[in-house]
Amino acid sequence: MTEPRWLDEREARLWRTFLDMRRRLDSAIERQLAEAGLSSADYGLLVPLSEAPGDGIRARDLGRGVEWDRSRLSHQLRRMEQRGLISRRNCPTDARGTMITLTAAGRKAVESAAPGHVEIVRRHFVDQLSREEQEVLTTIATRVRDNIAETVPARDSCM
Amino acid sequence: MTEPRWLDEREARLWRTFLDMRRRLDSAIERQLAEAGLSSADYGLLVPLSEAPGDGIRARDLGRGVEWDRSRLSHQLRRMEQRGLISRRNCPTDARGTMITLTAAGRKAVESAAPGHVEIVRRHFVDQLSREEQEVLTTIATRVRDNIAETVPARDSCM
DNA sequence: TAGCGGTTGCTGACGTATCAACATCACACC
DNA sequence: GGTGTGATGTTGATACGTCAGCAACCGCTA
Repeated sequence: MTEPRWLDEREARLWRTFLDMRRRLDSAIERQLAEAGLSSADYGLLVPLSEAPGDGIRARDLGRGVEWDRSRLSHQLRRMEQRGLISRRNCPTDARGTMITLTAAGRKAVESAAPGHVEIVRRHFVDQLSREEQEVLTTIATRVRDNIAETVPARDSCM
Repeated sequence: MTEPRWLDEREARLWRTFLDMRRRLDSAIERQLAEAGLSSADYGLLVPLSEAPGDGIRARDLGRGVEWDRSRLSHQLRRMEQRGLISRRNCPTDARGTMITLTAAGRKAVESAAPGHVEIVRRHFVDQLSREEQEVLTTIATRVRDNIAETVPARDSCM
């Protein structure tokens, strides 16, 4: 085993400011969503649900869309059902499945939260970056993401 | 209230790939730390503790260093104490305080995890970026972080 | 020295994330 | 038709993060 290549000061600063930016972005976003009584997890499900057809969407497909594993999804949906944001019913074509539908309250919640959410994302992120910086960051994020995706197995996939 | 400025396709792609990069980075890092039996939270405390003087560090100062609130810190320290990673004792100069020290097991854990950790950060992040991209990202992250910091109050501060 | 405001740390409650285990069902194959 | 394999969703256990509230304590001052 060779000596690890520790980060030099410049690299450490990159990593630390990156982590810090993330933390503060999360904090600002969660703070805003909390005003609508939602968490990031709620919002992440409500958005695709609000774009689903009227008769809802299968939990399986919802989970694939947001790349959550089944357990996480099931727990979250149970809590959201208890709060009246969504409703579950059996899937008519596959007895294993569960159909998820937005309730009126759920639709109202996501529609009331969305404008403030995009406003935060703009003010604290997108609009803080020049057009060039946006391009660079998209390039970086794509490369980093794809590199990890081909090296590290996804969390929920089995092989 | 004016119509919200939704993200166009290019902006949405930036935001989504950014979120995706973060998720996969987290996943890779947690996966690696788990090999040493540590979580990100553990590691985040073990590192500053390993740099503390021999008689330990006050929980207050540890919390300020990592910018955690007192409750989170207390819960995490309790769990880590139960696992034998750290030990607590009364602060000799201030009866309100608690001194935190790394145990031998704690030191061993962080030292065994650190090389693999920095390796992951390099392979999946730092070394994926050109020198120029690193500069741009540091600039971006600094700006975004500072902008949020002056707009949004920090989580633990009371005013 | 008694009281007051601020600090420090802990706890319980609740929401969330992950893992392992389980029950049920669909489907292909015999 | 029966069987095995994989898909789907749920649950319980455990760990983590946030919030509200508590208790002990410090420094200061009237």
